[in-house]
Order: sequence, then C-alpha cells, then structure tokens
Amino acid sequence: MLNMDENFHPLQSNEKHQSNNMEQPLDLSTSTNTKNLFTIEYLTSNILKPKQKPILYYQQSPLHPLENKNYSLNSKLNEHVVTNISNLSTSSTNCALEIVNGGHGIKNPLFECATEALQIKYANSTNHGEEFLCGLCMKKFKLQRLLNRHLKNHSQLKRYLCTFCGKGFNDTFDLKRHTRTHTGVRPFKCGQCEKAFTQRCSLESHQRKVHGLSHTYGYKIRRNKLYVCEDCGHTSADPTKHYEHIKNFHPYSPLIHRYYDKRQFKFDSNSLLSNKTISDGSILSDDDIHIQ
DNA sequence: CTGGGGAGGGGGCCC
DNA sequence: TGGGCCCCCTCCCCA
Repeated sequence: MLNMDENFHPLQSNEKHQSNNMEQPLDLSTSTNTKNLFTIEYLTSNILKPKQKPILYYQQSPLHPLENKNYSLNSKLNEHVVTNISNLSTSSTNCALEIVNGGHGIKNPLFECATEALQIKYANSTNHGEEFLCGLCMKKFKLQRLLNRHLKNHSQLKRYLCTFCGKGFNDTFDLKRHTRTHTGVRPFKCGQCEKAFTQRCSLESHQRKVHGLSHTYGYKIRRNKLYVCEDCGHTSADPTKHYEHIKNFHPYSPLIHRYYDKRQFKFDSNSLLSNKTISDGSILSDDDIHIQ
C-alpha cells in the first residue's frame, strides 16, 4: 500500500536547490557555429562522472538549451519558453531545438540529420513470413514497428538528450525516468518505512525483500497508474487532482494544454474534465490517497 | 550476499 | 505506420 503525500506543500525555491551540491549543467547554449557545438564529442565529453545522492527536489536548475540561462523551476523555464515562443521559432540556429520531457530534455539535433540510424533501419529490416527479423542480432518481432524501434537500440546516436548531463535515450519515458536522478523526485513511497523510490519496481523489490510483502499482481499485469508531477514530486492516483495540481501550482506546464490526451490524463466518465468542461479556479482538497 | 539505484529493452495503447 | 508515452521485467553495478 502506497501512502500519497496528503499534506503536500510546494517547496520554496531556495529549498529546492542545494547550492553546495550543484552540478554544472551541460552547456547547450547556441552559438554562431551550432553544428560544431552539437558534435558527439561535445555531447559525451560533458557527461558528469561522480554520482551524487539527491537530497531535496532540484539539485540543479533547469537550463534553457538555447539561451544558456538557468531557471529556478521547470515551470519557470516552460513559462519563459511559452511566452517567448515567437523568438524561439525565429532563432538563428540552423538546428531548431525541440524541448521534450517538460523542459528537462531536448531532441538531439543530430539525430534527424544523421544517416546512421536510417542506414541500420533499411539495411537490416527483413520480413520472414509472419515475423520481422533484426539482421544485427537475429531477434524476431511480431510487428514491423517493433522491429523498427528495436533497430534504434543498435545505434549509439540517441534521439533525446538530458539537459542536465547530456545523456541520451531513445524513449522519452526513459529520459523522464533518468531525470528523476537529477531532480530527486521519488514518487513511489513505502508505506512501511520512510523510504521512497524513483521506480515502482524498486519499491516492490524493497517491500518484498525488506518487509516481506508480496504484491498480488500477475506477471506483467499493469498496476494502478500514479500521476507524478516531475516539477515538485507531488503524486496522485486521481487524474483530476493531478490536473488541478498542475493548473494551480505549475500553470505554464505543457501538460495543461494536453488534458485531452489520454496518454497524459485518463479521466473517468464522471469527471468534469472528461467532458472538457474545465472549471477555472477550483482547488481540490488534498485527501489522503492510498492505492493497492 | 543483500538492497538499492539506474538503465536496457520489449509490450501495448493512443495520437 | 511512426511517434510518443507508459508500463513491465530484467539485468548490472555499487555500497
């Protein structure tokens, strides 16, 4: 059983940053020679070596990749991006940067123009009857698109880059998961002790090994979805409360404009939001939420 | 050896 | 059909 933070209060900005524990974010600022800046050597030479345990949310400040300016909150960065979208679209860079993962990542500007991934894709995609075979590792897939995604795993060039450390991922969810190592967000809290984890499987492993608990889920059965605010760590099992939290505390979050996207919010049929009738200014109470 | 952190990779759903 | 997103299991590394 997970205990949601029933008395959530947003931390003050000076609480979110541990100045004595700050890593220097990767310099992704634009310049007159953007293409040279985004070389593989550049992107990999700045990856930070030492591991540092997160203490509070936000050890590092979210960085605007074009302007090389740090913001106290991810939502502040998003606010700036939103209000300066016209300037962003007319920037002088030859490689237009696209921010992903709520401002914590960027699309690798090298990915689209590089030919390596495409060469791998078209040189090794073979169809053997009902199966699709990877020519590099001989793995079989039921669908062409699963093979295509698998082929990207053979490329060292990653589609998405972390703005904190420059590490690359092919999946935005992997980037989001990785970002928690920088922000210190630990959504999965143990109900038996004070421990919290970045991944659900880590929590279940902890509960199984330390507390002797065993979950009742079958193999590969999906758990109840937990909505996580990657800005401040607020969690909720209720999509409506999650939406209201984002709207009230992070009004410039990109998620605000995607309430209709069922990949982001799965409202039930009784929810006002499911009918797209959003109530402005309504603040939901922070009830204690437990999920099995 | 054990527990925790982090990541790789595949399945599935929605846009 | 590809992209995006979320989830799962699994593995590896480290203290």
